Amino acid sequence: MGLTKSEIFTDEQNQLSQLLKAMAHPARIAILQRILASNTCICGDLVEELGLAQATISQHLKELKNAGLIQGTIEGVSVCYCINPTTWKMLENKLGAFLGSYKGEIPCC
Amino acid sequence: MGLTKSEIFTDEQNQLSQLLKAMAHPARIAILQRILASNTCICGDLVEELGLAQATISQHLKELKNAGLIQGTIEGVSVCYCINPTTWKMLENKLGAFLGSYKGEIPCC
DNA sequence: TCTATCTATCGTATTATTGCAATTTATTAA
DNA sequence: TTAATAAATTGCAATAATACGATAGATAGA
Repeated sequence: MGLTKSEIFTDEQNQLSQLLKAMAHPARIAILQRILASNTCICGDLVEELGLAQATISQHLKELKNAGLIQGTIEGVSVCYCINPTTWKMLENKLGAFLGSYKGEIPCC
Repeated sequence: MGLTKSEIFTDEQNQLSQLLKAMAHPARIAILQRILASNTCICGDLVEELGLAQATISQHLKELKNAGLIQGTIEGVSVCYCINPTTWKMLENKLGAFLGSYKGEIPCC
């Protein structure tokens, strides 16, 4: 049917997968890296730096914003984006706990 | 178009986004959690425990395997899956570095 | 106000993903 | 060899995601 059955999973599973999905695109990784690299926020520089159309960049930014990973404020005629600290740290913790829970004991296969 | 332009991104960006995409589904999170929880590997138990059809579970397992996150060996009539240590630790490192590179300085917006 | 500039949104074409029934493949036991 | 069980694959329908041109909205400066 093409529709994820969210109702059979826990809130935590749905939340984590949603955050991962928001990051699971090379353009959005690139956008986040760009924001992380420059202490100062950026905006439409992305359109020039990445090789994607303005509409496409705007769409990716919207997804990152909807997921809560970034936030943006209007600054004159352009928009300034930066990391949303709350969601970012929450993801860092949850993902760290998830990935770190593998203790690599005796590989069984 | 509907086709991700992988060629304009770095190998690292493509690799990371691909691993994230493999995890970016609640069923696949649940499968990984299940594997992490039981030291001993599992197999078709997932079909009973998650509320998804056998074909669907098999498909999710295939995606996790293709991404290199898990590995499976035939064990009698069933198949035993477990974490692939190499990819898992690599992801843990890369993702940790990525998420940890946010120093939360002065929020600019 | 008018214009230039930057973003967001809309519409659309193409491709990918999700989920399942049905079938095929592989292995064990009789 | 045959039957039973488990998993993978195939085929299909429905939905989501990707990308972009065109357009609309918002803000600053003339």
